[in-house]
Amino acid sequence: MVLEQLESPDPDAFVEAAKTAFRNGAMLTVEAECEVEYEGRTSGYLGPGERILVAKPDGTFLVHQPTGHKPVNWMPGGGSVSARVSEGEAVLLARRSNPTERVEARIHECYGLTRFDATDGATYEESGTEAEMHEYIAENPDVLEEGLRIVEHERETKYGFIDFYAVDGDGTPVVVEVKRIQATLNHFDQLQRYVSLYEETNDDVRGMLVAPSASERVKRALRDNGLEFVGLSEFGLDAKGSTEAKLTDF
Amino acid sequence: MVLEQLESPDPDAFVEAAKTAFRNGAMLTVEAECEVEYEGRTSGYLGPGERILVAKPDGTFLVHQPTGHKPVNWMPGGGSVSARVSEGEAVLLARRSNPTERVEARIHECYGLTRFDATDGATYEESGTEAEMHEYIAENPDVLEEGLRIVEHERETKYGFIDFYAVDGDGTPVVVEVKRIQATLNHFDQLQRYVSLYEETNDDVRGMLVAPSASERVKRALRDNGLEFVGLSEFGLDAKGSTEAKLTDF
DNA sequence: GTCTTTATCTCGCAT
DNA sequence: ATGCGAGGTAAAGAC
Repeated sequence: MVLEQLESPDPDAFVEAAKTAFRNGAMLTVEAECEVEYEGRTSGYLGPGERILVAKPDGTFLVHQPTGHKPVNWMPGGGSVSARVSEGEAVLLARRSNPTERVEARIHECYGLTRFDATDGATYEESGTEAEMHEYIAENPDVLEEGLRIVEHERETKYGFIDFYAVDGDGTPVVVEVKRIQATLNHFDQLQRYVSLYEETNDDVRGMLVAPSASERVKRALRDNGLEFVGLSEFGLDAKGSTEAKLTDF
Repeated sequence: MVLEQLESPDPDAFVEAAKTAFRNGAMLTVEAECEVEYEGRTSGYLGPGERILVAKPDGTFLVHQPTGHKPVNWMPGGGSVSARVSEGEAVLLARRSNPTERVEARIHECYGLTRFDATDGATYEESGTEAEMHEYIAENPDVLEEGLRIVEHERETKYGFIDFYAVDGDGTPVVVEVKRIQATLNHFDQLQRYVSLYEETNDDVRGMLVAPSASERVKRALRDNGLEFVGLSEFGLDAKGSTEAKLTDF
């Protein structure tokens, strides 16, 4: 770990500190009054204002205004960030190719700069994801319907991937689409796409959208198209087999 | 503008500076070795490592590792961030309701802290967006097809919004879905949903997906379902009327 | 590389 | 508030 803080560096000091950060693979944080230009998939301009700029060793570049979760301008990792003095001002430039794009921050006044050579080997561990919901269903297909048997998980078709391909107690094939969050019209669309495909070759196919909830419009769309909704909101893997799944078939 | 930098503050100094930042509506940036816990829509844990933490006056909270565009943990604005000392360590806690969730960063060692009372009245101005593509098409419907006439823009239906409702030279209705980026299967789905709806009441309806490009799978899906693809990659408003649109109908 | 899908998506806009 | 769709979506996984 190395940390260096500068207060109100002049453009030359700014660029020197920034270059040191890039050379050493350190993270750079800047508090400044600046203008920002973006040129790439679209183009845009952000007028003068006070912001925080962050540059990471992988080429990530972020411009954060005082509010909002998302950076107002950014560059994903994969490219590179450079610093220079231009017309008496410090300038940070982030670039990448594929797609070719650039973000340039022209720094009118820098209030603070921090160089932080950070080491972080930890990876984030998460639970409650859609992947876990899939596992839970694969191991407890009865929570969707008594007698349902999973035939295949993540089956590829010519129109995309089906979450589960199953067969019900009567031997009728069932296409299952699973969502961790409230179902939207786009999720209905996906299921409808897969079911239409199977209907080309198979007379009897059921389509099942599994999600914790769905808006009325989505439920109507499902109903109108002969598809089913199954409410499944709990899928704790720790309660394997004992969990009472909420079933709201209609 | 007010800026204060602290180097290696102890937990008490950390909390005092953080509280000053929250009270004054300032942005807070911290370089530290910490652990992070998230509890909310999912739950997760990030083990010890060196990161940058950012807290904004609107309740936004970000945890940035040395790589990657996205924060490894975060809280969107709308809630609040607080600081306290717990078991001899500084702790930052971001909370919100609807949905109820919390991110807690337990700071084992703080290397640097910056309080930045920033003023930023600028808003980002962007061009090349889908809205501009819509304007361009509304003013130049011929780039989609000779003789096409736009009847309605953003028409609401019981299954969602149609980008354009138009009529071709023969008087046949055309449902048009416009995408600024390469068309995906979900975009095909959307168009298919709208067209199916119109087919309930109308025998002859055409469906047209307008985008700069589309994968073969998407083109096949369109073809198999009697829908059309129109390639439109340039839509500069400055070249009104003179632009040669690339047409790749099939 | 390209394609497909998820996401603690966020955000804006409309009802 | 909820619902719906866009996004410079980014990131992951498969091929």
